[in-house]
Amino acid sequence: MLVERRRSVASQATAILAERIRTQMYPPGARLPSESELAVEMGVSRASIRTALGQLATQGLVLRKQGDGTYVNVHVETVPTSLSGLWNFLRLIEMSGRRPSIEVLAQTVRAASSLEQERLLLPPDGQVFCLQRVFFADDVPVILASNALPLDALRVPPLHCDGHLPIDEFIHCYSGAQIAYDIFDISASLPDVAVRAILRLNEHEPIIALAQVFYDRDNQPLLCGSTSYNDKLLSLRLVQSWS
Amino acid sequence: MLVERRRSVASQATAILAERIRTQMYPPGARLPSESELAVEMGVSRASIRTALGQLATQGLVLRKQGDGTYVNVHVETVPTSLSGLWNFLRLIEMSGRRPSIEVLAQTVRAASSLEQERLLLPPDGQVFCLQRVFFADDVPVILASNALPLDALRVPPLHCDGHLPIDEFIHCYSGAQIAYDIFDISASLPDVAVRAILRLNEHEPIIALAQVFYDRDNQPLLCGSTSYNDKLLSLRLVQSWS
DNA sequence: CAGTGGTCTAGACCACCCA
DNA sequence: GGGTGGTCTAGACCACTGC
Repeated sequence: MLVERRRSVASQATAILAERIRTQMYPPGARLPSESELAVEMGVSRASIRTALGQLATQGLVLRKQGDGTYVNVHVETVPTSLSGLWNFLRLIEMSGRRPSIEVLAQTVRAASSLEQERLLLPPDGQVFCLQRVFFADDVPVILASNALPLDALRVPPLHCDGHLPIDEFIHCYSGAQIAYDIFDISASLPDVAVRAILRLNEHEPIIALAQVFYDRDNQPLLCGSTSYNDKLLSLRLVQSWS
Repeated sequence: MLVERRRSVASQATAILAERIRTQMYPPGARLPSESELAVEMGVSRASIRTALGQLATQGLVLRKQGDGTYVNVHVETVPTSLSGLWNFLRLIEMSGRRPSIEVLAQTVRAASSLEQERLLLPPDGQVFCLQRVFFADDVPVILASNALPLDALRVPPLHCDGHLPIDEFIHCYSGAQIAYDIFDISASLPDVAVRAILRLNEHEPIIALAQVFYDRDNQPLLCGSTSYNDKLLSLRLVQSWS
């Protein structure tokens, strides 16, 4: 392995192994080379390989069996997502086998709603930059996402970044901050008439509503959002690995 | 630290540190001792302490800042759950500050439905042991869970285990198997009249439906289930940590 | 029995933060 | 500069699996 600077050896090994699984150099169900062999092949320590395999196991791509070996999960092709990929809606749509696209409905600066004030810890006169987008799968609307950033956290003028970035890069682009964690509620809701129109839903058709807040390492809220997710058209399927 | 056999040093350290956070020996927002100090105090290597802190960080209990220190997440008291705690409904209810209880509605052996046949890879005449339970929070029904195990996977006669065990121990008790991973769909649904009666819901009141399958290390399905989750009474709040 | 993954250690160096 | 977490190594031993 040609070791680059700037990226850890372990994460480079993760990327290489994930690529080999994706291209079916290691097909579903296959046993990977042993940790020692991979370590020698890539010219790194076994600990680094173990870190990489651990990440792949967390994502559900491989299964490790003590005394036996490490195997590619046979369900890798049925496109569940791990929790860490939840917020990348474009990739989610792409993985479902459809063509993703985005339409930006609105980019506005406005007074924060009381809910946003509470979630972003803003004063009563606080302002937010609000971005409202629709995600399409093969030109059918499947997700409506509405995000609000505190206006005084912006380091670039609003409207400068495009809306195609995943949430972590989006936040980093606008405010220079990094996400440490997020907290979100999942609920079932009957959308109001405006949302129904955008997502082309019938009355009494329930959808998933996600309400999320992203925080930085100092527990400061960076962004809050509300997402309407049409689970009938884009299944919300997660994979979870057990220790 | 008195090192026991049978449990890894790292997981014991995790338990000790989690307990210190729970009892507020390390209160919300506080900085933990450095990794080296903890290693010396517990008489283990720094690597083991790092493994433990990594687990706590994944669960969202602590935040680690390079060049600074490790801090207790100020949101530990607002009871979000990490994905790994999702299936422990009793604990979920307990963490919300209410008294959890369980009622077993039915324990039956019956022919597998076509959906169960598909999900459990059973032949057309396959049979399942089915357990249907309701979870209460302060005597109010909040979750209806229906689980099916392949009958021929049972190593003990049906009805021998009680229904209070978390899912992994439940499966282990009945079939001796261990969960390697699970795949589940989250959807919004309008429950039918039977579910509405059990969860005391009005018509047109949507709830979260979870459809899950648990697998072992050989990709064999161990158990499948359908869960109706009243998110209006028990919020489904997850915490996710980033890298 | 040989080989695998699981655990643990001791030590080194780096990047980063703050005083 | 001194201390912190982040990364990486080399080596050791254990627990488990399959033959």
